[in-house]
Amino acid sequence: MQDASDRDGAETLTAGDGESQIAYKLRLAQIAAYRAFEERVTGYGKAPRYLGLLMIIGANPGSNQSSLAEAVGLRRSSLVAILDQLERDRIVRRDPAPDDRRSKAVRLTGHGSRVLKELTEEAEAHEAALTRGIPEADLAILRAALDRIILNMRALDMPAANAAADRTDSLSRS
Amino acid sequence: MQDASDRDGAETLTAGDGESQIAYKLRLAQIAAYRAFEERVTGYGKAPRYLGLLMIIGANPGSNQSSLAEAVGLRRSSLVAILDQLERDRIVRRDPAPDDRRSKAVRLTGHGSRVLKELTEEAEAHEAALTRGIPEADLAILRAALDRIILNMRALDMPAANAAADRTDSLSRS
DNA sequence: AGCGAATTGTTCGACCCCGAACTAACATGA
DNA sequence: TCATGTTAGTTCGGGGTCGAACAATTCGCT
Repeated sequence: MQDASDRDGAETLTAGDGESQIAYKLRLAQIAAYRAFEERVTGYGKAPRYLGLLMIIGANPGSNQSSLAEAVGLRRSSLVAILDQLERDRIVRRDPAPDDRRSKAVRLTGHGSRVLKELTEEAEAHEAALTRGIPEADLAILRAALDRIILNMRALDMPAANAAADRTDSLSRS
Repeated sequence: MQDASDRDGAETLTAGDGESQIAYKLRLAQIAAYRAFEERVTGYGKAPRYLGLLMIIGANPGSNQSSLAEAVGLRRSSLVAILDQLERDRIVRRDPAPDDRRSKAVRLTGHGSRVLKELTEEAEAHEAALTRGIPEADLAILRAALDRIILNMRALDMPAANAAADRTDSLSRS
């Protein structure tokens, strides 16, 4: 390998042995996709950044914050400021939970539901740009593979679930 | 949809309409994989977090910081503190570039090369855990799809490259 | 040769996420 | 009942990335 400073400096660098690593591609793809979406949709405050959270809240109204945090892959503590902002923007409400005075039932407001609908349309356009040129059959494989990766990584955090991961593709937790 | 606070609180939440979104799966998979790797390998300081960078430096010795930043998907300014730490840990050197007094030629030290080799082995084990249960044929499709996604997203940042992205799967830049 | 534009590395302030610690409330068991 | 442990939400400090600005240097054009 010749020294990079000898070559034409305007080229893309070779990625080294890690270029075929899926973990590495995963990282690059996610960062690029995340940025592109935020550049695409403006004028909604910080809702686009937390679209995944809003979708989960919309699909599971009344969930508590701990469940939401786990569902979106964040820590409980990180969710606090996020919900503070979404609440300030009247997108989300924190009601007292009926059965447990510690927890709060998180729901979309009417305005939040409208914002979610509009952002979902943007996300679909983004998804189309993301997957442009990839055949539908490959997309199905991609989805399944990503699901399996998520499952594999979560199994490392909770060793008790390893046996289940060995056996089956089931998404249920013991 | 019944209220979540009525149901058994110990279940995994449904992901809503976005559950099939590749952008969303991508995000969850990347975050989980990133965390799992950092938990796996300890005792190397902050080198594991920047393994991708080290691999690129190893494969392209003497590159300047701007090229490295673009290659790993970071900003020039973010790379400064990272290289400061890696230099402090004697993993990386910043030599003056021979042909341009503005830029610096980044290289691995001898110690850095050894660390890279050991971390690469850890990364291979991580990759195996990551892809466990996914057939090799699907992994090939996964790799190709991720490459295409990265290409698609970078095309959005540099509209001049759109024509090329429309035409072909070539990785070359105009 | 010379002047404006672009590039390189850097610093700085803002923002976001994490982990640890804390309080309030629930759960369990002697 | 009451002590112990666990869980929900929160606060706070640390660290990482970004964007904007800046000095030094190089490029491009005349």
